[in-house]
Amino acid sequence: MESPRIPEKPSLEGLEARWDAAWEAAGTYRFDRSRQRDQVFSVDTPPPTVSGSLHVGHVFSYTHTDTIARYQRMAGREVFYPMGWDDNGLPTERRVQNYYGVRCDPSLPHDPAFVAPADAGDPKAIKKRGEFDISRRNFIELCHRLTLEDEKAFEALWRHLGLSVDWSQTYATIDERCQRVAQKAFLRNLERGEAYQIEAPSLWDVTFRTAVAQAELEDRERPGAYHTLAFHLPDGSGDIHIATTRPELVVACVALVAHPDDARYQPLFGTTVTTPVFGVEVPILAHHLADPDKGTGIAMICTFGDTTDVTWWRELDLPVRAVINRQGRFQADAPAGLDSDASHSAYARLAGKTVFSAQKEMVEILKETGELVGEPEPITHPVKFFEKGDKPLEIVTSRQWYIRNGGRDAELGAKLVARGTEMQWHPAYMQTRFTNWIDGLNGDWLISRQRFFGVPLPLWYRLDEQGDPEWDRPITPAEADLPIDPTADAAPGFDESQRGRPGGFVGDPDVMDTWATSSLTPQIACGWEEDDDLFVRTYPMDMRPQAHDIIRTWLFSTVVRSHFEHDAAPWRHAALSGWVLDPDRKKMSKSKGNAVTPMGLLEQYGSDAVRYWAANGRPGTDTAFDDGQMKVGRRLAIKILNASRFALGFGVEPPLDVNPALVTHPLDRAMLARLAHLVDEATAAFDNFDYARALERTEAFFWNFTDNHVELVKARAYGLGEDSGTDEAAGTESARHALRLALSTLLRLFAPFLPFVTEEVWSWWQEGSVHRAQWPDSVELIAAAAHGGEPGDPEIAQVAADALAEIRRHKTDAKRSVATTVTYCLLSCPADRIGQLRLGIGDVAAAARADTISLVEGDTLSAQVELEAPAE
RNA sequence: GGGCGCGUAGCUCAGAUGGCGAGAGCACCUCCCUUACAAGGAGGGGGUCGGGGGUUCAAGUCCCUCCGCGCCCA
Repeated sequence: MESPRIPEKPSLEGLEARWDAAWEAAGTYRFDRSRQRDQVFSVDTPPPTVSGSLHVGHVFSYTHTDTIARYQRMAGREVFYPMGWDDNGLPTERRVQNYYGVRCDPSLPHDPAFVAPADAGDPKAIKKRGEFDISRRNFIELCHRLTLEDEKAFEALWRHLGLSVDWSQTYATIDERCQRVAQKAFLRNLERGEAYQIEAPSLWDVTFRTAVAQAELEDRERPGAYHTLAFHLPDGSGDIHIATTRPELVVACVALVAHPDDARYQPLFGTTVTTPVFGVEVPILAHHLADPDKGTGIAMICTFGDTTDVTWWRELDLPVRAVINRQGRFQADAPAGLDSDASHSAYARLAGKTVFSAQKEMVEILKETGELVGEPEPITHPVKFFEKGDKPLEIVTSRQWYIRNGGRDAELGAKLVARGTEMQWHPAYMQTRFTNWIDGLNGDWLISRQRFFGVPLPLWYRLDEQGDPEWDRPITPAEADLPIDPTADAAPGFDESQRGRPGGFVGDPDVMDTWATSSLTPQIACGWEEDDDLFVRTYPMDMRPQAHDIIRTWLFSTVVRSHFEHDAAPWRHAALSGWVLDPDRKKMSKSKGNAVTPMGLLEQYGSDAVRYWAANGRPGTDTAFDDGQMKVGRRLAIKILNASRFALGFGVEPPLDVNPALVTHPLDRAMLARLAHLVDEATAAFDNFDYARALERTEAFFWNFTDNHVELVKARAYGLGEDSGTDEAAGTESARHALRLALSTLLRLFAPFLPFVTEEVWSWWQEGSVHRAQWPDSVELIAAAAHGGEPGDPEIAQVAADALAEIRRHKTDAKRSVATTVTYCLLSCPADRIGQLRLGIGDVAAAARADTISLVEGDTLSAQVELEAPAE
């Protein structure tokens, strides 16, 4: 062992860069794939969206995972801890559009000579020149190019934070391997009937011009107005008034509906009315989803105004009279069912208009005809949005691909719910959200997206003699040929020249939703069908860490894929982290402008300090951003440096060994007995994924250790006895060895939280990395605390600390320094503790600066103290 | 409207299976340069544990109800 190398003035500065490089060079976190499955702990790390930016919320939750990974590694498991990048999908497209000032136009041919705009990243220059269109392939090239740069920045941040990721195990959700896995898994779903396509009304974002899935919806409160419209009874005997927030859709009305129990409308069920302006005859029907308390209690069903319309349309078997196209505008031609000239001229006033303008126009028309009753009544109501969109969703009928998810099949739903019971949830109540989500599903999972930067659906369609696609018989590639791009690669058995020709083929133009790839992260990370050796050692994975808001998307969809492909739950544990809230209790996010840049924090407080703050956030609990806690963390890290310098500072004679047999003093043994208990608590907490509790207990012990134990044994450790007799020397050795043993233990307990400072101190006196050191064992500490067949007694430490505090209080009350010499001290102590106090009284006296202390029995622990006269 | 979570010192939060006088950190006040540490140390003040009711010898801790907050879903 080398001689100790303890700096005179230890510091936290620069530890991140130094140790990151050292760990990389030593391969400290490299996965050892010789280990068997039961010795492995595999982590299904969330791939962050690289086109966004990392914020403190990421630092928060990734730190939680890292503490657990580090614990598992020290506890003897070989940790498989890869990192992925999610560069697939809409966020990247948007970022590329803005960064380069380009738009994708799939109709343009590929330009092999295309170079990225020189003014990329310069918003002013781009605004001046304006955006221009490029081909899909050129666009995708830019996506790859930019995400590569983003990935580098992300990795640098993660390394600075000290994530113990194996950086040789990375993937990107758009890379070739991920595309192959995503396409293969889809083809397997298709083969087994778990994936299907259908032409049906689906939620449509008019800005991005793509279908979206139920899981991507969010409700937003928006102002609107109830417009009361007059529908006419066919015999001219009167009107029926309905209230609607979407008067522009009256042209798409196919029926009126009221609740079956609603006495007001029961007589009308089965009769018809004619619509205002357009004079179309529609039936009045009954359905339980009609709300008698809403508006006038009777609603118009349009194709399609919202998801309830879709339900009514399907369950009541109504015709389609669609008017809104994929651009979110009223289509050019009037829908079927309009037969009068007046109705056609009214429709002509709407054609081509956006929904917003059409509504204004329609209100005008209704006013002109006198069929708008009263004034519109302003209200606020929830409107469905695509979570990434900023215009209300419309419902458009289109051909889309779906994967079954239990939304239309109760039996499948129940099986997926049961998968949830095959894993442990941390915290446990999160499982309820999973179950509730499945129970609330009302449709299968729509996976096709009419976008560009994503994994293509690996399908072609034959064209018949008229040039129309034969949707029912998609052509699929051989698995060995994956990944493929059906818009660039010719279908098997066809020649590229036959693309788009009658009798030839056409490629499916759609890509899969991002979640269709990221639902396969366990398969991707573990090398499914690509690296069988790795797969058997890592899958199903041990842990899926993620935020609770994506239980409905990422967690659920991953369970679906694993259920179908492997008939298994994808993990043993799901660990849900909370959010970081700003001081106003709002979720921190970049879009709200309240997010803090992580790198600045890491540099200001140090990575260990920021990790300390993060690790204080309980599993699943939202936590306020608090730089005060980072200051506390920094103080803790500095304290560790200084306390270590003290504990290791007596070893003028190398090596600095730890010999438990030399720990003989009752106070030292008491401390070790308490330490053994701490180890048990921290271990149990970590085994239960409760890193925060492990940290809290360790920290509390540590401060007590420095404030009390170190102060008590200081004189003895220095060897400042009156004489240097045998007992004195043994006491000194006992103190020193106990301090080293405690330090060694505490450094290991802190290592998952404060990887840099613990590694720094470890390197002063130990070989190898603390992060590969063995997790402390309470049995060893209990043995070390015992002496002559007697176990260590924790109470001795407590009563000694209490006694010292009692004497210190007198000094503080007298406004004297703690270093003031005590000339006389009479300690009274309850009878049941006096024996224990006697065993540590020598150290109490030394720490109190008292030559002698007289001990007597008393009711409470209290002291009579005389101090030396103050120097004038 | 339904589900989940939460309301404990000025602030951020701990308080498993109910039990000796309700805790920590930050902030605040007083004091102290003490040979690991002044980016420190020693002490101190501060709480009707959201309101009400109930079970119990005993309830922040269990049950009911009400109020408020957050999230998810209708």
